[in-house]
Amino acid sequence: MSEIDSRYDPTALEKKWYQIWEKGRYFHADENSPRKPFTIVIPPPNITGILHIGHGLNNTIQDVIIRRKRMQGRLALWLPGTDHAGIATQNMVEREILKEGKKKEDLGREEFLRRVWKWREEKGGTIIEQLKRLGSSCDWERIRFTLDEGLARAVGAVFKRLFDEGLVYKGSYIVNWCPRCLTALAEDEVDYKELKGKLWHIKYPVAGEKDRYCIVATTRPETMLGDTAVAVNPTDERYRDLVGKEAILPLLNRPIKIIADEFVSKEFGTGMVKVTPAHDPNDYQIGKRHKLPEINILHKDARVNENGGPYEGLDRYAARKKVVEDLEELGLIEKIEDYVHSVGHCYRCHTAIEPYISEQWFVRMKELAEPAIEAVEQGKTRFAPQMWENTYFHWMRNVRDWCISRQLWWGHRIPAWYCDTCGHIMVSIDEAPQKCSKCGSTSLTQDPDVLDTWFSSALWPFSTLGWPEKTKDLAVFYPTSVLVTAHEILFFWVARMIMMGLKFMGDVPFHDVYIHAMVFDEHTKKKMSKSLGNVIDPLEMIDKYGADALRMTLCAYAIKGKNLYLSEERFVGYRNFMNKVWNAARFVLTNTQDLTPEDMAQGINEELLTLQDRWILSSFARTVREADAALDDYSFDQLVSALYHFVWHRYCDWYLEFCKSILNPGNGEQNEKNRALRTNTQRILVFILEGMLRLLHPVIPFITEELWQKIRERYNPENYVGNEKPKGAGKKFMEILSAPSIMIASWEQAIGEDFINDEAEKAQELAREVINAVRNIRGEMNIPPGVATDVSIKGGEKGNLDIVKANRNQLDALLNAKELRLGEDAPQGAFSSTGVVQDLTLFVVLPDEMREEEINRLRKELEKSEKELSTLETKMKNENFVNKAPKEIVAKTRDRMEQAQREKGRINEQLERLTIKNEK
RNA sequence: GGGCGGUUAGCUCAGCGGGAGAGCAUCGGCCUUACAAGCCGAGGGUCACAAGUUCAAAUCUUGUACCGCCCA
Repeated sequence: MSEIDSRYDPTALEKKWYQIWEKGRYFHADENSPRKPFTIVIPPPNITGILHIGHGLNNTIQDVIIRRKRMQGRLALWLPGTDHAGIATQNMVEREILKEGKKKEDLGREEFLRRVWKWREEKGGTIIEQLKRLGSSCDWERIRFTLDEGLARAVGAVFKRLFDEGLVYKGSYIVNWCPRCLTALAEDEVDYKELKGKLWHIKYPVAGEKDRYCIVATTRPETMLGDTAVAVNPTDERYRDLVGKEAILPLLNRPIKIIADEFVSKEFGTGMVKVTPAHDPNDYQIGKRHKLPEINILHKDARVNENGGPYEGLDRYAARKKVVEDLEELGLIEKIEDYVHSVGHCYRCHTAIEPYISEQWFVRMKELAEPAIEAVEQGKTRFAPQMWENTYFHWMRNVRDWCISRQLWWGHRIPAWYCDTCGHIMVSIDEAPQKCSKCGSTSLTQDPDVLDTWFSSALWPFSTLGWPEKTKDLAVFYPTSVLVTAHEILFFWVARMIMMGLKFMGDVPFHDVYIHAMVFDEHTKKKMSKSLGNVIDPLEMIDKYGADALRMTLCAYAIKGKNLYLSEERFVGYRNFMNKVWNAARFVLTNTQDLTPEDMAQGINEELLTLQDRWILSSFARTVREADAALDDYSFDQLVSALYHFVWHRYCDWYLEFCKSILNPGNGEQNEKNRALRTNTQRILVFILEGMLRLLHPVIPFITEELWQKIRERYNPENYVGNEKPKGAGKKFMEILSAPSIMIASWEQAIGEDFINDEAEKAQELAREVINAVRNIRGEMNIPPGVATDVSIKGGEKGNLDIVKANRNQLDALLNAKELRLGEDAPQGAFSSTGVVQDLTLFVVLPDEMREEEINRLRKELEKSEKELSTLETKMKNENFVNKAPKEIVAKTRDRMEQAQREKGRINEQLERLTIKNEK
């Protein structure tokens, strides 16, 4: 076997293994396989996107889940793809052609779209390459794109059926309008920013009442040009007499109604608000309730239109300035305050959005939402963590119709044609209609708009599997098993997929939804964003620390809360962990070079097991159980914590350290029994290393594959030349290693649950406490590790001394004692420091001048012990506790109390001895 | 305004009725031939506050304060 470097260097290995995996088609799920399917569809990243840390988290989790299921023998499909991201992509290309001094209109729709596709071919695959660097085991042979031909057919079919059933309609509505992109935006495409602005208090004269005014406050004075009412709260005594009267809108001198509406807050400003139904979403609702006229005062590019009278042609901000000036001149500005308010901006071009009434296409949601609510109520789809169900229900029960049209070119074109003669609307998906089905006119025009990108994403779980065709994929892989996403798109995506899945497939699109946290910056407590410059670039982390370290860090911090705080320092710890794993494997492999496949095939010789062996085997089996439980519960933080703790603090810190004495017995006897013991220990080292690698593999796939292959190189069943049939753990071990890659090796362990051994764990716990107590004394007394000391251990009413005696080898290996006496007092005349473990007293012989320090140390110990004892005694004196608490608890408490009493007694004894001698 | 969460060690978080935990950071000692990306040891907390339920509360209930997110 080749030499192994003492440091783990991930870069070359990651590249090598990913290529081998892809070439071996290990990612591919064969729909003709008889195995039980397990499916995840990827939340398709945006083709304009680059991998950010949120993607890193999201895809790591999916990969962990899918890799484990694959190892468990399921037909595991992780279906990848990308999203065409209407506005984002269109803007990207618009910016590109702007460099050539052109606008998209100069190119024309067809040519522009050609450019977008070209851009997509050239640059739209970046994020896919980045997902591969992360180690994602997606079935790339099935990759889909929300705008590809198959998905377009699905989108068309859905639109047509919803239209035919009256669930898609065209109507006028107030939408978020980007005056630069000239399109409606969905709620989630609007970024709200806190901005410093002004609050202008304007006086509207009351009609027919001299010197009486309605004082209204607004942050957008220019919108007054579209005011059609003034409103007060119906319970507001101050203005009761005004309701029903009219105010005169200044500048335009238009009479407007004074109305009462509950929406108005009595506390805001003067308690009177201006109502602009065409330019404010709340006012729009008020307007509907009171049947107010809607006066649109803006062109699509936010210049004032003909309804703005003298302000026509001015941009909204110029109009604002002019309106304020004119009002001031008329003495109608009561006051101007500084005001911080939240202003919506286009998430792509950052222009302030304008609420705007326009003709749009909508999906009627209520009817679709009802079954989707029911499905979650009945547990057909479950959310983890469950608290998200509340959020889901709350939104779904108050759902509003969904505006699906976008005034863009890049996207699924709405398959609707208008008759130029009679205005009749026809929807056709196969080909353009030739004539109007109502009046027969042949003059038809297709709707220029495209559909919201989310409309196509809502179909993702079935459109990617071939719907509307009845494909084998669809039959095998739908419904999918779990969807992994962040809560920010719970409504925009998850809820809509559930609705569409139920509507078109008659079943939920996924059984589980795992909602993970969103990544925030640990130092600024802010969401990571480029503009704040606080992003952690996952690719940079991969370059610096390796993909495995990145993945494990993300899993470790993948708590189920809403925010996940992360900083670069976090990655270092897991990079170190990789090195630990690497070196543990290096140690085991170099110390087992004489261990043959035939040795391994024999399995474990139970008769030769030491306490440490039984303990590490038990501990491993328990860790497997914990890891499985954590994975089943989507508790990736607990998964990592269990694995980390086992590998580092049990296998490495204790077991490997202990094994050194058996592997290299030094001057010890080289007899047959020692050789057999050594072989058995070597086997256990390898069994656990191998099992541990598979257990770690879903989280850290690269390093585990590299190391596993080194084991396989040596113990591949093909190398087995023995005559005896492999047995026990050895048999399983051989079977496991028959897989060509750890990726598709069995999840099942050679060291199974039958190795769990409470007694061994308890005994090891005692041994560990004894060793810790001695180390503690040596540490506290500053005895350099190189200096060996005499150690004596005595006591043991409960047979604890017997346990210690039986495991003398461990103490020899780990205590660095010059002489270890068991069952004896410290040598007469020598000064020694004392430790107490349960009913055992430990003596560590020390130079006499440390007497003072020892007294102080013991006093501290005594104080601790007394404190503990008093708490326990109080408890036991409480009759209510003794009578009412469960028997086991009372017994346990009594045990602990007695133990504390013994400990206290022993410490006292030693203290007295020392102080008396001191006084002499 | 409505809803949902949170408040535990310096930081990030587990624990969710019976002994206050982890990782990182801090301090002390070690180049002990797997690993200094390491080893050994130590310090650090009225579990936000108040009341209640209970033999027993970080854990359950109610209220208060502060923080966050979503919806209006």
